[in-house]
Parts: sequence; C-alpha cells; structure tokens
Amino acid sequence: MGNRERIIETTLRLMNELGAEAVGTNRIAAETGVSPGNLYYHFGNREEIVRALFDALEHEFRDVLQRDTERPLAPQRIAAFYLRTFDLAWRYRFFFSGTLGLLRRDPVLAGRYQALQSWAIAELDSIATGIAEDGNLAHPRGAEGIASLALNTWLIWSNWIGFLQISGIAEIRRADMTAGINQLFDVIAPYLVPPFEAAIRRAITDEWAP
Amino acid sequence: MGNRERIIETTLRLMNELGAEAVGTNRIAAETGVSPGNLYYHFGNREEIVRALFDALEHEFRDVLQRDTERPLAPQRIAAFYLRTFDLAWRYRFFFSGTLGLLRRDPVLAGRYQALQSWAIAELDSIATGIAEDGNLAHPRGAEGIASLALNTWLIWSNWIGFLQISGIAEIRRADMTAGINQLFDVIAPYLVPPFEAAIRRAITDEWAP
DNA sequence: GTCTATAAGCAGATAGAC
DNA sequence: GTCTATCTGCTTATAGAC
Repeated sequence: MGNRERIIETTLRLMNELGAEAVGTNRIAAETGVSPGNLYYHFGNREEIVRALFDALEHEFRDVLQRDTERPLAPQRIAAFYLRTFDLAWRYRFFFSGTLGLLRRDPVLAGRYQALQSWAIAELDSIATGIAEDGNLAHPRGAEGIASLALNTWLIWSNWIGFLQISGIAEIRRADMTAGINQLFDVIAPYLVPPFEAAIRRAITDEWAP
Repeated sequence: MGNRERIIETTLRLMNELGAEAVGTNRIAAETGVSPGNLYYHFGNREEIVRALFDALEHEFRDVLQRDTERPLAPQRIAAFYLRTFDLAWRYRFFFSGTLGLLRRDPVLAGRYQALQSWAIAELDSIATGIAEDGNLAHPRGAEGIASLALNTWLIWSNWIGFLQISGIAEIRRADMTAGINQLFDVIAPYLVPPFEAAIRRAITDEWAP
C-alpha cells in the first residue's frame, strides 16, 4: 500500500480517536511514518485528506441506500439498511461529531455534504413512500407526514454516533448499536401495520446471528 | 456592565457566529475592547469562559424544564416547553454543534454536560410518564417505550439547531423554528389521544400570536 | 483592574537536497 | 517519491508597568 493510502488510513484512525480538530498534518505524518514534506507531496493541504475520507464515506453510503430496491420492500432489507448504515457511521464517526466545524473550514466539502444530505433525506422519503404504497403503513399521514418521518429518521441516524461519543462511549459494543437501531426504528414503527413491524424486528435480531 | 460580563457576552456572540473552535482569547479580547492581559485577569483560561456560558445555559434550561409542573399536564405547558427550549438552543447554538470538541478539551465541562444530559432525559421520561398517567397516551408501550420516546425527543431537540446550521442557515427564521417543533412533536404525536394532540397543535400556533 | 510586550509552543505549509 | 530543515503566523498564557 502506498503512502497516500496509508496517510488516509492514519488520518481516519486519529480523527476517530481524537476528533478532527485535534489532528494536525505533522501528527498524521509522524504516525504514518512519513515526513511532513511527503504528506504535502500527496495532498495539497489538510482539507484534501478530509475530502478523500468523505469521498469514501459518500461512496459507501450511497451504495448501502441504493442496494436491493426491489418492491415490495422486504423487512430484511430494512433491517440490513439499519445495521449497515450504523456500522458506517461508526467507522467514520469523526465526521458525525463536529460536522459543522469541518464544513466551515472547507466550503467545497460543505457543498458536497449538503448535497449528500439532501439526497439522503429524499431517498428516505421515497423508501417510506414505498412502504406506504406497499400497504404496510397503517396510519399514512400524507406526503407531509412522510417527509417529517424521513427527516426524523435522518436526524436520529446522523446523530446517534455523536450521542454515544458525547455520553463517553469510546468503543462501540453491540448493545450500543442495537440501542441506536431501536431508536431509529421507533420513529417509524407506530405507523407500520403490526405484522410488518414484527417482521422487521425479527429481521434485526436475525442479522446479528446469521 | 463590567469587563467580565462583556467578555462573556462577546464570546457567546463570536462562538455562535464562527464556531467555538475558531474563536481564540486574543480575538475575544480585541472584539470586547479589552487587552489579552485583562481577559486573563478575569478568567484563568479559555475553558473558564466557556464554562461560564455553560452555567448560564444550564440554569436557563433547568428553569424551563422545571417550570409549571402541575398535573394534569396542560397542552399550553407542552407548547411553551417546545418554544422556549428551541429558543434557548438557538441562543447557545455554538454549544450544540461541536459539543464533543468542547467536552474533549475540558473534562470538567464534560462531566457537567453529561450530568445535565442524563437529568434532561430522565425529566423528559417523567413528563411522558405523566402524560400517560393523565390518560392522554393512547398507545402506551410500557416503561421501555416511554424511555425510547424520551431519548428520541432529546436527540431531535439537541440536534435540530445543529442541523439548521449544517444546512446553511445563518439566521433563524420563524419557519425554521416551527419546523423543528413539528419534528419534535411528531415523535410523540402518534401516541397521543387525538383531542390532546389537537390541543397541543393549537397551543403551538397560539404561542406565536399571543 | 487594566495595560503593553512578549514568551513558548504548535499549526499549516514550503524549499530544496537526494 | 521521499527526505530534512525551516519559515510564517497563529495560539494560549504570563510578567511587570501603571
């Protein structure tokens, strides 16, 4: 693996451990085992490294949300969606606590993040709409209600990992992940028809022991 | 007003505008119109200024949550609670985006924040329990369901202002506030008996035009 | 209480040898 | 591609005059 990739990997590890704002280029270079000069050969500045990490995050995230979109939407797909996205958010957790600080330092990144966020919320909306069209939403509240559902899903998802870290969690345990999934699911659960809700809860449990 | 208070006020303004991590003691002193030396006469270090701001935030927050606790819980009280807490979060918005960064720099503050958070979640739980005991929860899901509701309320509340800022909102408009209140209320709304839900929605509207 | 001046340290970034 | 050495500019914080 080349130095460029090793620098990216080290940056991810350090920023997850210490927070993005506490990690400088000298530190990254030292822990990677390269010189500052070499780091600046591979990256024009610090922001470029963060952008490379965001690229990877965005790629993985879009992949998870767009995978397996056949209708009717299976409970297994929804369960898998919950698990994979939380795992993703944990692996890039530096980004989800201190997002605003990163975006203020780099307007280019800010634009990309806002676009991804808009896309994600729209995608969550269309997933919920799909569930309604499949006849699995018991108390549909119209387009406005579904939009609110989608946004709350995004708010819980994008902030659960930050909440864990603020609460003092340094290493995630299965229980922390499960708790987050329950929080997320409890936003949409009251609107689902009972058998569909039960099927998703079962699928979530099954995912842990495949 | 003495320099100490003016320094606190300036810090709040600057940190809300630029983010806590971008505001140094020199800048604070310059914008307050005092010397760095004078700033360090009033505060031992930068963290002490942030702690003073947190003290004010905590005091206001506890006050709003503990005010008007007569049972049965009136819809007006719940509506007022939504409005006041969002207003509060906006006025101290530097704290709610970048919380983790602040806590990592100051372990004393971290302890205080975690205590406040635990207290708030427990308080939200007991508010929801009170609504259930008043007979206004249509589909009670037991203690576990109420705990999940309380935590989701906290997650939405404590991150709504950050979401606005990440989305590019620099000055809050009434519509942004209303949207946040709707997001928050939509977490608990599906569990309320219809007349109680309607009364709260009405009270929220009335609060805007007293 | 308030000031000026400055110390000490670390950040991001670059020049130029190899 | 990778290195060493260094520049510049910033930060927090302090010393000592007034």
